[in-house]
Amino acid sequence: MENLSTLLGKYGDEGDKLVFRILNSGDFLNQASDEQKQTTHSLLPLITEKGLRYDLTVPFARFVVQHRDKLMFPFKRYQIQPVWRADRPQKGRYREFFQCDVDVIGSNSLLNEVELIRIIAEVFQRLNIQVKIHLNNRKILAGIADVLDLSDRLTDITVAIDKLDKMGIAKVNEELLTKGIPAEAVERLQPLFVVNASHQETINSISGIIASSEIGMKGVEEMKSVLEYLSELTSTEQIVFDLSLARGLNYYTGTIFEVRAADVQIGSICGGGRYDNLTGIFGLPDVSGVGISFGADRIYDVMNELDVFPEQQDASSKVLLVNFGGKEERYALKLLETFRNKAIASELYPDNAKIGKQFAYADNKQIQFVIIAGSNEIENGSLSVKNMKTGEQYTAAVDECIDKIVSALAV
RNA sequence: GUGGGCAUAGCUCAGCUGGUUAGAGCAUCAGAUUGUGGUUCUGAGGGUCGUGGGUUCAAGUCCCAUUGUCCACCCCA
Repeated sequence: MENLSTLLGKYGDEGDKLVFRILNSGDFLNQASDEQKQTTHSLLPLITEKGLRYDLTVPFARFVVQHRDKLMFPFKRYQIQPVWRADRPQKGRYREFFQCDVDVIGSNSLLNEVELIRIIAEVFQRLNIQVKIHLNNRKILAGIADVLDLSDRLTDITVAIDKLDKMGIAKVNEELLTKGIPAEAVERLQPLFVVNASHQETINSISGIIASSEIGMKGVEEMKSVLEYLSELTSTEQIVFDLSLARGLNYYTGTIFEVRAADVQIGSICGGGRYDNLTGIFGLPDVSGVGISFGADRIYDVMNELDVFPEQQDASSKVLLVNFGGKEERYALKLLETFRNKAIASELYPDNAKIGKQFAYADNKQIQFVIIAGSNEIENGSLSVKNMKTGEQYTAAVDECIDKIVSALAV
């Protein structure tokens, strides 16, 4: 939970609407005048002053500012926690979901960007998910707006460009014109609309367009460096220099990232970027940070759809002791201790249920061994062991059975 | 925030232009098999048809409202 003052104004207009607000306690309506009660807009600030965290980055920036005396910069941290969006839920979109954040704050170096991209690549490689890592730079976008003198229309432009691969150049141009972008400006943007351009081609065409914008060219330089570093480290196949990538969050100022699964349509599964002024808002200026956030729930959805989860071992117990009740039950309880002391995850069926039911339970939970210690076994100090995978069953002395199970499980 | 769909057994769903006692599969339980699972067979339990109102001789079915849920747009993880 955060104060609304920390949350609002950082995520853009759209973002502010999606912040969950918490009603004040007490008789809050008492404070409001009749006039203020007339509209939601005027009443809202009076009755809510706290909200649920919308992401992990902004609260992190607040934390860094508050604890600046105790932190060593550059400061790195990861954080896995739920966040909330007051959105209409639908496929791949949740009101509450877990983000896994990685941030480095207090360093301007583009090496941090490179490291984060390496992390992204490795994470998804290990999870067996094919992804495209889209990169862009806010300074380039600022440069475009600069050059075209259309700062306020930047969103329309990027949204339109983003549809390039879906709709084709003609439709994109049409949309730009409908949105009121001057024909002359649209004309100047044409070099960007080359499908499947290489990184170098993209750099060349964007450089041509925004050569006169100082900030724009700075962005291009940054992108060049990042791409160069990356080419030293890894194949750049999954890296997309995507000029249409904009990201709605207001606080990004440099590199921006967005990761999409290649084979599943679910929106982005990881995103992030560089923020130069976020701590400044909370009173610590000139500290730049960069971070990314994995969307755990969406990644789970993707893995489910791709069916790349490891074979479910349902790794609960390895051994089930059948419960016969009475003194056999107490004998089994002691056996349970013995098994557990041998570090074999074991359980005793809690009720004296029918044997068939207890076997079915073991079968269902994929417990590999079922141990029968009934009156016969107790009498000769033996156990009957059934391997549920192979179906074979043997009766032997207690210690021998334990040894056999231990070695069977060790394989 | 805008637009649309759906709501029937524990789960997934069928139920025709309104018409008698609302069905199936899976799951559960019992039996075939009283110390042995996965397969099979037999049987049983389980529903205020989301909620409230309306139309009608008659509503799971039509109308209105409401709640929940899902989907698309927007935006994003």
